Amino acid sequence: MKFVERYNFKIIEEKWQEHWKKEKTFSTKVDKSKKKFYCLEMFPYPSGKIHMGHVRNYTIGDVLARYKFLKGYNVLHPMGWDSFGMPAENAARENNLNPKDWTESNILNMKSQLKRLGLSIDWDREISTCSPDYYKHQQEFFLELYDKGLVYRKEQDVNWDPVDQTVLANEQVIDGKGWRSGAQVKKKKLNQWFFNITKFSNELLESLDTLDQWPNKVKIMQKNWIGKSLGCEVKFQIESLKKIKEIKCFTTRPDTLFGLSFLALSIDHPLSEFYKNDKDFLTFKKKCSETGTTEESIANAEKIGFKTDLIAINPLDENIKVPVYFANFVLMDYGLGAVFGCPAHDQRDLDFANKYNLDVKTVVTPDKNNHNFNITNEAYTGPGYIFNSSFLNGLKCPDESIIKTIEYLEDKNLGEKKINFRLKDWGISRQRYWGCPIPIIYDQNNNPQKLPKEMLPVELPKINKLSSTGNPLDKATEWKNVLIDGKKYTRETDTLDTFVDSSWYYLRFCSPNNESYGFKYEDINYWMPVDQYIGGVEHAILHLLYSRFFTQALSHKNKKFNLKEPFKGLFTQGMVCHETYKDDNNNWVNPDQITSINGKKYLKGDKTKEIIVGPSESMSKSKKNTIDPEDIINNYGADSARLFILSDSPPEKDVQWSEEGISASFKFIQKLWNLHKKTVEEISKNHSQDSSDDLIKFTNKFIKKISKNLDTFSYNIIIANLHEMYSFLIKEIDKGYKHKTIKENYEKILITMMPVIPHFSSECLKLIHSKTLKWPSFDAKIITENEINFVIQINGKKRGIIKSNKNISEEKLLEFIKKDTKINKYVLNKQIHKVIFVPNKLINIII
RNA sequence: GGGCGAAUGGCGGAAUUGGUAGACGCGCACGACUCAAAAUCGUGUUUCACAAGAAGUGAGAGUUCGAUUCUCUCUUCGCCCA
Repeated sequence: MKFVERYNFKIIEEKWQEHWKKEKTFSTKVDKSKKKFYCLEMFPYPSGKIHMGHVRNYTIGDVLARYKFLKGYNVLHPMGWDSFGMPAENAARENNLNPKDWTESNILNMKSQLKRLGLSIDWDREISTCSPDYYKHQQEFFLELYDKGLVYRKEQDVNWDPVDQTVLANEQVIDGKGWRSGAQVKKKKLNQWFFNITKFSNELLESLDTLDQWPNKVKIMQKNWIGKSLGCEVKFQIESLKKIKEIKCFTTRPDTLFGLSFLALSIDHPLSEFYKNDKDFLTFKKKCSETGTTEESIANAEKIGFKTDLIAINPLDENIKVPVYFANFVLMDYGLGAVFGCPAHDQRDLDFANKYNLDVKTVVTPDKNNHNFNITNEAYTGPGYIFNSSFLNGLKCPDESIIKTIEYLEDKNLGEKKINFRLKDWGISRQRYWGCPIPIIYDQNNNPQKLPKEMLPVELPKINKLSSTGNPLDKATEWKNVLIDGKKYTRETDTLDTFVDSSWYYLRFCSPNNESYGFKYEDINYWMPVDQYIGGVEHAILHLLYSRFFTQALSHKNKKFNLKEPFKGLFTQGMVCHETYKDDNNNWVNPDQITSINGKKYLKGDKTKEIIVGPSESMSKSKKNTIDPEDIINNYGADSARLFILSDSPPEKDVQWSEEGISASFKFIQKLWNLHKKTVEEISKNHSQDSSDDLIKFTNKFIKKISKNLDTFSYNIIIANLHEMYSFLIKEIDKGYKHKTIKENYEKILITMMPVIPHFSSECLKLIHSKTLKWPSFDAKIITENEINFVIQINGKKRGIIKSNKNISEEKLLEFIKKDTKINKYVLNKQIHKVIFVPNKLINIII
């Protein structure tokens, strides 16, 4: 073999990245004569460096964007930064920096890293949510939604850290304590802003059905999150010395009403007014404030109650009278803040009843004939039949029994059918500095008012040193106090949840530089919806639901924009995993500290210390199993990294990063380079033979396969196709290839490599002086095989293969079988019972 | 506890509407080149068996001429929600 110079990825990748930048290859404009394709990957938080998850996400997106580009679409493929959020604030506090400076330097670094991946991004459309150019429009949207009646203010509990004097997000509360201070977290009521997302509950649920290019599992998750349920409001008459006559409870199980043994109210229920001077009640209320605000912490907390002097009467049987409690497990947000307890058929109710010695009456039995079915420590919530329940006895539960009970209650005016949603309104207030300021001001009586539009944007004040306690905006007195028309106002000091920032960024990408408004209708009506959205499944619920809400809220009563769903297609990619390593002291060890000798792993520099190899887990700093993409790009190049991140697993599943894998991809590119050199040599020989040959047939089959695999996101198979292509072509050439069709076929093959390894492909295409840059088509006629491998089965077992002409008849094939010495021993002298003949595929002989 | 999904060689994974199980890659073995090694190239590689052959897609059943694929039961694992 001749010496082949190695492929120098460093020079070639840099050269092409420079070329794309200079030529503005990927900048896009609205062009109504062309079909558009909007390819969007979830934009990153600028944490400082890109990680392998980004490499995977953006490689998948880039393969698609480049493929559609080559197919002639007008492709919008933008990138930006989700740049508000707590990490910046935390980093600023730790290092005495300004969050803005920290964020901006991170963006610069990550942008250069992304560019080195060779992504086909239109960087002219780059946006950053922490820039006033972006968030001023968000403030305007806030005011617009306010006018549409979709924004309101109410009191809600927050997690309060009494030491840091700050509100904590749920994930900052660990075992009921503040993550930084370690202090016991208290519940505290604060006035906060809300988006009325529940107004769209039904629309958000129903239009899920139109999303046929979304993974089913995401749709199901959203459906469960919205949680539509059929239930009933039941009226209970009350016996009391107080002026209380009736309590309404919401329930999804009215059919268990005969099992009633108590009512439970939320401590925030309006009736708590009657007990506001009751010392015992206040003590109880204080105790309740010690449990967290998440549904999980409420579910896990001990169930406690405060017994009132009220007695409730069962609406179905006035002889059943039960006590009324305030209880810590009832939420004011759900239903009416009041529930009835049926301990036999609800675990929470049972725990509560056992604690306070209340009756447990079973009213549902799994077995129709078993009327001695009893409950002790485990509630029965499964299906069955109603008993012990007067006129409901014998009904099938839950299907018949719920409907029948509701009918009865409505008929007697004792209750009312109600559809209930689990979805709650979206609390958007955050007591943080590094977020979008809310454009609200308060007058001297503390009444909130919209900030006049012409005073937008409300920019964040520059604060060089963030204090360790409290909300910095609260202390920025100069910024906080404003004078309008000679009147004094104070600004809202809460900022918006960063999920608001990411709820409309896909619209901004359509008109990134439009100053007068968040977007131009002309632009969004051309580009939207996003044809393919790609990101992690961890955003399956909140981010996607909020974005869907935002689109619906903006197009609500808006003639200029009529779009219900922002993301036509959704693809959720899997995580990047790596083996975990520990030394003999049980400390995690990073892969770059390890060297491999004879299949065993040792600590670098100390070959006596063997490393214990643990299971492959998703890359995380805490387990020290991360690989830095920058090192990979430096050592192997972007094309190798792209090739490997796609090759080992289907993109929707987890992939395992390995040293062997990336090095195999690197070697493959060197092999392709070797193939390229040989092919160029053949091309230069100007062969004259012109007959249709194996290469033409192969190329057409190959294009068909690779196109299909691109269309179905089978990107791992594409890499396998490329390997097959290499083996075929290198053999053809080593055999002594002599046809003049080599150039046009090789050119087509090179173009198909462009989505995955764009630098390599571009370089090779240039070296063969290729002019066309268009996804190749295949000719179905060329692919058609004249000879078919017929599978011969005897009693369903494969016994051989016969190569034969297409469209051969059953009789003819049977003749062949009888002549074939390898197969005929199974058939000779046997009686054939039946023959199954599948044309051009197989024959199955039953004897 | 509920929902969703998965299970195929030593490993990651392929397999049109049910129709040749194990594509492709890694690893491993042997060979070539080399004083030697690395790199590179070639050959082989599901298991059992010398072979003929047999078994084989988590376990068990069912439908079918034929099941990795469809149905049911079970086991294990993963993800999401609680």
